[in-house]
Amino acid sequence: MLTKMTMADVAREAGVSKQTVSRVLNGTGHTSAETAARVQRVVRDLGYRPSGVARSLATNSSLTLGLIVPALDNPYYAEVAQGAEWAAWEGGYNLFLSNVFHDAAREVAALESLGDRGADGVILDTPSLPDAQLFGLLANFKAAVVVGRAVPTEVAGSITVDDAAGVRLALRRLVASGRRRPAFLAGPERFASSRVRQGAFVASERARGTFDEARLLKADATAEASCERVTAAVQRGLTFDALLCFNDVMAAGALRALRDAGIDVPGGVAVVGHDDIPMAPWLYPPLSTLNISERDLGVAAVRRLLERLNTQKRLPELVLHPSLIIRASTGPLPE
Amino acid sequence: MLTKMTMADVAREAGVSKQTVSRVLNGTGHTSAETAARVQRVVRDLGYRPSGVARSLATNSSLTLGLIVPALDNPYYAEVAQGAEWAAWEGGYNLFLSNVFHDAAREVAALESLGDRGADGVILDTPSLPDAQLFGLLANFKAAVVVGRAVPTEVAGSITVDDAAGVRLALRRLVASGRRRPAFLAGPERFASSRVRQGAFVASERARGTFDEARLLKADATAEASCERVTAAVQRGLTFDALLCFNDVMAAGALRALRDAGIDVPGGVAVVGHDDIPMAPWLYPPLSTLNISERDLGVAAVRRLLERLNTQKRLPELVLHPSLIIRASTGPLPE
DNA sequence: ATGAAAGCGCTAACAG
DNA sequence: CTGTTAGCGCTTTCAT
Repeated sequence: MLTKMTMADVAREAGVSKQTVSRVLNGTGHTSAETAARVQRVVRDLGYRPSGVARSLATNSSLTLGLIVPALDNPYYAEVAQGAEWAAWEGGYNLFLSNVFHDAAREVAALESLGDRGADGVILDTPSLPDAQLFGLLANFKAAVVVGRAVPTEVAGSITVDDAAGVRLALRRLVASGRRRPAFLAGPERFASSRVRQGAFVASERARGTFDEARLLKADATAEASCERVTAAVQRGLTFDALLCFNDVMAAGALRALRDAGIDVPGGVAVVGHDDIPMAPWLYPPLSTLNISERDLGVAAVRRLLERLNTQKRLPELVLHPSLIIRASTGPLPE
Repeated sequence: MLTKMTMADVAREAGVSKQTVSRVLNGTGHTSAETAARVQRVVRDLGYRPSGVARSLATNSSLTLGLIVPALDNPYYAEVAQGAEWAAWEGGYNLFLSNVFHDAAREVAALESLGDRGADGVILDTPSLPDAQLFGLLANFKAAVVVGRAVPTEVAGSITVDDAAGVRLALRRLVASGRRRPAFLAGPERFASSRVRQGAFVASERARGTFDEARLLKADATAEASCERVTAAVQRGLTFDALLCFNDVMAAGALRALRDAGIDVPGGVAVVGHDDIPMAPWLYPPLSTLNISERDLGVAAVRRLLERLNTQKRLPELVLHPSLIIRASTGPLPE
């Protein structure tokens, strides 16, 4: 705090030039073992730390990565963040997180701020910006990776989840266990993944000739809203024997609504969520859910980013496939 | 991406000096309306953005704050982070989050990295470093705020939670509703707050003359471990009619254990958690819990930090008092 | 193996 | 009102 010391101070104290100090600290060039040792000692004694800001300015690199997520209170993104943080640390990079509250303006601000501060690369999870604007902003970084949207490999690496496949997987299982009237609880329209999942649901139902628009529900992506929506549906006499939810949080609300309505899960209705949030096994009944490993996603995103940063390799889009985790909220398969 | 443009480019294009461009961009000093307009236009046309790194080096300030949390997968910290992010944005600062996985080495690394990168201030939630080391690291910032530990006001602002008061509050309610044999499910010893809460529990029980060490349980801070621990306790014949848990995640595991053991909640055992995580109302039965507003905590931390940064004011330690949120997992009060 | 000079992109301190 | 001269703390030439 007191007097911020600089490399010059160290140099003077060690009786060498700044360059020599710099060499020793970075292990570049040759330095006599003796000089090196002396410098090291002075550095330690003085508790000197080089300024990352100055170094960034001089080298145009910062060993810093940014990760932008839409909402940290969603355990899904918290998990992704932890995976990314882990991989960044392993790669010798520092990762700074930025939460943008599903807000496009903040997304822009985060991207700009990260760029201005000299982040070498950025990972943007579930962008809400239109392609053109997004690509422009991404161009400020040496490398970027986008999660949740396919982008040209020239612009950024890209990792997506095959949501449609997940829905089909769940539906297949539900049908196999005898469910004939599945309902879908969608999230807000603005969530691309919700639209995709609903689309897959509708397509599957149409293909089986059992589509009924009445079994398409929609609510805000909160447990409260979902609880209310499902309660209303039940009261209006909607009959369904399975409920596929946009995510686990919504499924939690649905479970409560069904319980309060006296409908047994999975006896009367089988419920499937999405994301396998940490609480999913601890709901009642334990929630079956579609899932990709968020941690792995975070790790993969960072790996791809570092690859783009350090090599010229540009791996093709990575598509993750959800797996279905069976717990008590879906009944057993028939013999 | 291509040619990173500088202020000099803008200056040349606008036919003025760098300094004038700087003035216009920062609104410092006087500039003729005409010149200003021209510069603005060029800036926009060229899509120029000043380098935050260079600016930081020149001004020794970055309008950037850091927030270090021990674990983002804990919804508690995710909430704090959202509050902090919100307040930082309002104050015109950018906030970067760093997750350190409850690891002291990472905590040090995060602090150093944030300092090196020129963050103006830092908020450290639940430090795991010893005071001496912590204070040294904090001295690299213009201002700092520590959450969860009392520190001298010269070193940093400080916000703590009166955990003992929370425990007493819950216990009082439990006793009032007729519970006579409360148990406490503690987290790992290394969590200071767990030690404090257990201490308060023991003190209260001693004061009432009902203390029984057998009703002190301990488990890792996961739902799994808690579920196992409570199951084991029940099987060994431990009798208790209330269970106070270190946090909601542990309570979730406890609820499951009790249910599986055929013990009614709250009929047989009343359960109280801590933190009021978003899922607490959606567990079965909905979980009663002790809580301070994490969002408010995050906001308060940033406010205090900005106050320290921008004024000389050093507000005294802020002590938050948990309130008890009653849901179905604790029974009703008697008439 | 080491040092001196120049410059990264910006702002501060003076001129005028 | 505007331009010039110096740095911010580090790394990169290029000498020596």
